[in-house]
Amino acid sequence: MSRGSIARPRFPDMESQYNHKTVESAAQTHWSAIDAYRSIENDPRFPKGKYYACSMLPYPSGKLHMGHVRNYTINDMLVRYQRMQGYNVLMPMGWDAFGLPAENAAMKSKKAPAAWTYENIRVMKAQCQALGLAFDWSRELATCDPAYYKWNQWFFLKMLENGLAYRKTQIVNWDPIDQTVLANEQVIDGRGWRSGALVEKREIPGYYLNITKYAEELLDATLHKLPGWSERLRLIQENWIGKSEGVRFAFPHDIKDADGKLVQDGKMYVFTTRADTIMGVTFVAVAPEHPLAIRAGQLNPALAPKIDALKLGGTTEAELALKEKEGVATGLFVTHPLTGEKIEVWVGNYVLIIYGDGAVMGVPAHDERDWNFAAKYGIPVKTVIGSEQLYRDCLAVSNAYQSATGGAPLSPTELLNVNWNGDIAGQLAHIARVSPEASNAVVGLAHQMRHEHFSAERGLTINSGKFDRLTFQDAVNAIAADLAAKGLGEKKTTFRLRDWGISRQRYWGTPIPVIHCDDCGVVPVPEKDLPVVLPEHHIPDGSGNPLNKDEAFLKCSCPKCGKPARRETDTMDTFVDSAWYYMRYTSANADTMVDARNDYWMPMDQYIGGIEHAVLHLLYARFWTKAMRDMGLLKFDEPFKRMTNHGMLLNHIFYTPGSHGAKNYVPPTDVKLTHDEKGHINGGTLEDGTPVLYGGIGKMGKSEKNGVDPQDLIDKYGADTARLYVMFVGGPEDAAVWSDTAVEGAMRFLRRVWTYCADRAADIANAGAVDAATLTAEQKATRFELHSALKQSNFDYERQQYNTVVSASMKMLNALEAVKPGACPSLAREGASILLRTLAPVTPHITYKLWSDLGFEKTDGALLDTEWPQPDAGALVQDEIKLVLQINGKTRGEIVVPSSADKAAIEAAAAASAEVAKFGEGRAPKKIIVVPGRLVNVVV
RNA sequence: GCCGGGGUGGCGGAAUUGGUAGACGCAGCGGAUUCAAAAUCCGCCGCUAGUGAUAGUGUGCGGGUUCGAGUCCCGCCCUCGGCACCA
Repeated sequence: MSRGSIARPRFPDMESQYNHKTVESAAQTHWSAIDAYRSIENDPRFPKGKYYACSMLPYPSGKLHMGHVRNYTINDMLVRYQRMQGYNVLMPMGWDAFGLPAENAAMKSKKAPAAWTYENIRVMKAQCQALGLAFDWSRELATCDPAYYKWNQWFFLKMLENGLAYRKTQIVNWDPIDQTVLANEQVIDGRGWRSGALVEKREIPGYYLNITKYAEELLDATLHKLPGWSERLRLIQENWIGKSEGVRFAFPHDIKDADGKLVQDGKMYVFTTRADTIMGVTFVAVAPEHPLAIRAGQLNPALAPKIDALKLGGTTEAELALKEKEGVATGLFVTHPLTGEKIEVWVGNYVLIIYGDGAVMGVPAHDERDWNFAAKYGIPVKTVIGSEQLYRDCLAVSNAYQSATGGAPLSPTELLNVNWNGDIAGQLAHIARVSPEASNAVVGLAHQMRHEHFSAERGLTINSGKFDRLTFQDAVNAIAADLAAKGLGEKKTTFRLRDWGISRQRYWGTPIPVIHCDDCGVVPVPEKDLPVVLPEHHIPDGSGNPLNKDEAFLKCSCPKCGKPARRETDTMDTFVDSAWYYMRYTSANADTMVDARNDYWMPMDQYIGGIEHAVLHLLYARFWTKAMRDMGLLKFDEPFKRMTNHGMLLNHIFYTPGSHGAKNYVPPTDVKLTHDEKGHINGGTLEDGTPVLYGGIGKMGKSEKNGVDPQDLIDKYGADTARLYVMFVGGPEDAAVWSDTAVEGAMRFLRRVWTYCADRAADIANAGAVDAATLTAEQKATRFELHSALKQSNFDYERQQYNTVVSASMKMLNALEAVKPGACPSLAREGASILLRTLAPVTPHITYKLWSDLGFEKTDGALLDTEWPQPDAGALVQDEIKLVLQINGKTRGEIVVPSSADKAAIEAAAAASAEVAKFGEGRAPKKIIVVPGRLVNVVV
């Protein structure tokens, strides 16, 4: 029975062993010769219409990494599947070629960013081709190509024209030693990442795009018009846009500036979403840059350095939430707009000048941040919100107090207004003397209040004079109306979303097409002079933007008056490049930004990329689309109908300890693993026996040295194995951990596919269609397995769950191998025909070769465009079916019934079963539940 | 801190969405083939008890709903992301 004893029928021109190198080069040569992946608008070969699927364009960092392989294989499977379904597919590719890494690389290698970038593109393109990805390379683009960024500039000028782009000063991180602007991530503990210099905040002019004009539309579409986006992604965008409805109102004051004029016309504005708590304001806090803070510094010079000190520290929401709240009292007072009370102005390090009016009202009783601030500085707390229950409890305590003391009742307000910063103990001690019960009740209330006040639940107003006992919305309405009547405020909607600052004081980007003239000011470059070409020979050295020293670039004449002028040296944020590249693919080489072809392909049917782009890129792209729409360049509202966020690839991390707690990372491939008693990895040793420590599982990356080079995989196992592995390792949206041995398993499966086909080549070539009547029981069972797996595979293709598509193929092969060569040629043929087609999108090379070698191409056409297989209804019919038998919900066995059995017959069979006799303990069935085709549950 | 995703064997993961938990694969163990090894093929493989048939138990923890819960509800724990110019 051994394999060697079987006379293997040889087939002409077919190798008996799978050789990935010859198979893959043959397939790729063929596809290239027939230009297999060129997409043409309205191609009559594809009657079902277009299907545009695109991966986010990669940054050309040097080599592909496994994340790319996964991303592009998902994309490739999608379009290959859709093409076999009859759609006219488009899958283009390009390069996000501008950006900071090229400048950093230039500093290290002394190579110009342009040369470095183009070399990387060459290498990565070759790798894409080696992977057999079905890209239409005729539409390739690089964003650093003047033919591309010309349209960034053109559209920027259009935005300037209609007010969508404007110039204002912006606050940036400035490195005084390197003379350069730093990104937030380049600031580490307040110092520049290269120079170590203390980073300053500088105000410099820059260009902004008015994305907030579209905030309402973007939010509305996020919530209602993107059904193909995940809930999670929509939520991230919703939070980012951050709509909040509240009240903007003023605290009047008579604080005057040095010239004797009222500061800000005597009105200090704040915005709040909790207008129901305005009666609880006990202080106000302003940002260190706020006019009142500046004025306080002038009036009391001792305060100025203290106020300046509050400017330090990060400004992101996360940093603000975690940092210690600090402040300085100014000795200045404003007036509460409703009560007329004097309220002291503080300067707080948690108030940002860039948010709203740069000032907040302080309600310590109902805002945890204000609470912490007030507790630290002894600011009074005034409670103005309580739940109905709390209100009733107060009355009960008051009554208890009254009956205990025989004195006057305590009002709920009195009870609730225990001053938490004052002598609570003293107050309680007094109550305790007269009534121990009341004392306990008060302590309990204090705890409960602490909990309730800061919870999201909005209770009733109390202690609020004429606004007492109102629900949240009623209180806001009443208070807003009163403020409006006094001319001091109104309801307002604000967004967290801010306008998009696109100016970068960097070299390697799209030049902003404006000219500075001493007489005319800032003048746009005329359209006919576009593109403003970036000189490509500079090698940045870290001392600021080389364009600032490039006289040839700088020197120009003013387009308005003709006098000598200076060119702008700021370049655009690279998110501008990626905001619309997917539309340039559709209109490759057009002499306009986009042309009619864009109307054919867009909106995109499927976009694929990492979740890390959930906000910036995706929001900018959506904004850009709407801006183009409003300028009449296109007719749709949203660019991406469906969005898939593939998960990260992870790997184990190992290191040897260095001095001062440093970690010397070691590639996992160099480590011989050790395991603890439960079988978990807990460390390992190097070749020479040096012990290494286990650092857990983390994202594949250069710094941890735990990346896997796809090139090694392709060389050793071939592209098909690499593709099969990355699809099999987990669902497209899940994170996946790398495993070397699992790659071997993927290779093993492909060898078995090859061997199966080679051993049955003669059967397959000569067989006709399956005649179900002539099959043996075993062959019928095999065919049932085959078509069941096909059904699963088709289901999973539709829901893009590619890991189980692969396992379905494995199930097919497991079943088909039971039919030995020569035993049933028709079934062998049907099996190969289905298996090769379901595998084609995953492993296109081996399936191409087997499909053509076995002669399917002659009967069914090229695999790329052949018809997608459907399960045969007849093959899925069984004479008898097994049902799970449960007794009282516990699985106890199974019963076999004819597939035609009705509910009564199944109930009877179940009741009569040995299991019911055994586990039912002689009791008669009370109830029998039948789930058709699945199980029967007998309740006794 | 706030918001979100996720916890299933030694490992990656499945369970067509309330119906046999662990499909498929990796690793491991036993066997066949081989002079030997590689490769390949066959079998076993959640945990506990038992030689065994079998029984009990089991999807992060604690409750609940249901004939039936990995799946639904309530309360926790852990973990990974996001929270404005790295792409």
